[in-house]
Amino acid sequence: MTLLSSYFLPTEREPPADAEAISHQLMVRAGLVRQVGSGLWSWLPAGWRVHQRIVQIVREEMNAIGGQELLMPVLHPAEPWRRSGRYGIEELFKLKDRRGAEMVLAMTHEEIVTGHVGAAIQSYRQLPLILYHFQIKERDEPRPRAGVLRTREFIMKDAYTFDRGPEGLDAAYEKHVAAYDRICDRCGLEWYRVEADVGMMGGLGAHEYMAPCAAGENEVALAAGYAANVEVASADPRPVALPAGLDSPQLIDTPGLTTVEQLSGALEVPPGALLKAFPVVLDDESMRLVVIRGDHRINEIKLRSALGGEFRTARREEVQARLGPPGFIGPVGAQVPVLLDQAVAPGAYVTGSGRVDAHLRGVEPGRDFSYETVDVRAVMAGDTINGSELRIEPAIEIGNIFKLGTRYSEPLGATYLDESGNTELIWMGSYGFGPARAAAAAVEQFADERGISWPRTIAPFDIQLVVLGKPGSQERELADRLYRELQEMGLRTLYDERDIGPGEKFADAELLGCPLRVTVGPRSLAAGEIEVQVRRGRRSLTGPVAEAAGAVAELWQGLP
RNA sequence: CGGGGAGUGGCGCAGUCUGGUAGCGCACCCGGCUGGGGGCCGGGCGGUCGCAGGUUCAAAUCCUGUCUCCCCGACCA
Repeated sequence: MTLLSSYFLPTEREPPADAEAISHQLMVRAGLVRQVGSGLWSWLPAGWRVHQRIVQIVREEMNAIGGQELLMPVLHPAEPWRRSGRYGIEELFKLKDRRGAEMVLAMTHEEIVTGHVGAAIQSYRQLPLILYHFQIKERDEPRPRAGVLRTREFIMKDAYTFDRGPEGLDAAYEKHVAAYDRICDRCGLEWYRVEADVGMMGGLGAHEYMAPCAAGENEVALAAGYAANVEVASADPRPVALPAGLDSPQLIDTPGLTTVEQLSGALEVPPGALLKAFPVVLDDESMRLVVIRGDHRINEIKLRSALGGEFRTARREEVQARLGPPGFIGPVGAQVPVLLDQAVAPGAYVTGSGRVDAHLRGVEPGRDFSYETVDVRAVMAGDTINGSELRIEPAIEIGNIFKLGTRYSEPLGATYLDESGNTELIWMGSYGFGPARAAAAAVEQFADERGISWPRTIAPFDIQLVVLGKPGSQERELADRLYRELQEMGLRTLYDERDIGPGEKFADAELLGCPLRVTVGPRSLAAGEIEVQVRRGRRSLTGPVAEAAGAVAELWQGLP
């Protein structure tokens, strides 16, 4: 029995003052979640139903590809984390037990699951394996935000695959691609599978599942047949009209002009006809000069992978000592290796000269300086890929899949014996999915000015049955009967039989966002009809009372 | 970590500058009316003003310290 009069669904007329994101506002207002602390949230009954429905979809699809569900603890000894080299991560919560033993609160479970598999697996005959669980993750986020979108504690489905080698890993990865595609579809979300950064730990390949929405913290670059996180995206630049070439670079006076805007204005050339030079210093203190088009920006993640490691921007005195006055440096005559972005087409450019208050024009890469080509610029809207224009959208990362290779099996010693009796490392993959983020993404994507509009597959209830009429009235009698019939047909029904005004009931129903609202009131009763509102689009329908339950069930089946 | 803002009843807020013992709307409780879009009338309950210390005859208000939360950025393997 789910009677709204006794259901813990504390709705609010106004959003919390500090809520910005739509999903944050609506999930609180609709009574789905409540905040406990920064980045810490309780799921109230209706919200938890949504979460559980998403979990069940994920579980079914994981089982369908041969996944085996288990459960590992949140609290770990520090030791395996030291062995894997992850103990130093700042986001990792660390604590001590009463005996002073160092412990961690897990942010994922590679160390533990690899330990179990390494201990239990001896032979190639025991591989491959897919293990997964739903478990709380703890992360000491520098900045939790936007309600349930970025929290310090959250439930994640994390799966781990164990294979004999790279081919096995590829196959396991492909299974997860298929499973994740189905999960996102079944959750009723708009989503993209995008190429992703493999991150600091290296890795052999990664994709992220992104749900586009305004509150998203990530940006995805999209074109026909292309989808990538902007962190790794690559595209053809908009061409730029370059001035005619010169026989050799010509020095020009540019007193006090140090920015692209100033130069471009003063010289009457487009910003893209300039080259910007960024001096960076690598871990070994050696310097590189990164050169990109004047209208472009550096993508630090792409630059990091191009450099093959960490870097920092050069300090003023380093620039002064090795390249010339800051604001006027350029690649011509530079005494450090030049990395030229691939978006710089052949032609004559304006660059720094290495002298105060002067630039060079007519500079041609190759002729006037030598370089190594790199791809380090941030893509921008209007770039193209195979002629198709690129657009950039904000999105929430709801899942990620990652080829780990031997990143964990090696330090943790997870090996097996192959057919020839040789000891080999197990090849692993890891695959995360966040039900809370999927729920928030659904709220973001389908909400309207009245509230939430859940996809049918993850709504807290299928039907919100609203009765308008006092206890004991005919309307009540009919609604009571309809409630039983809907339940008998397997429809999850929330029955609003509270003794309050119709406006409040309708407002609450539209706020909570179940796919269908069925109304029984004196008006419809007199006409021998019941009234149904489809939440998505707020379309209203009526039908005869007699076959109401069956008709509603059929209507529900056809909803998104 | 840098910048900005906020803690006053369940929620949203005023009061703080200029010190005088806390108020509004909604919600909640009781009674009545109403009954298809958060309705109306009457009567009520509820707050050590984040916490600690200080100044003062007197502190939500002034001073010091501290905790918490939010937003932007950095960060988020």
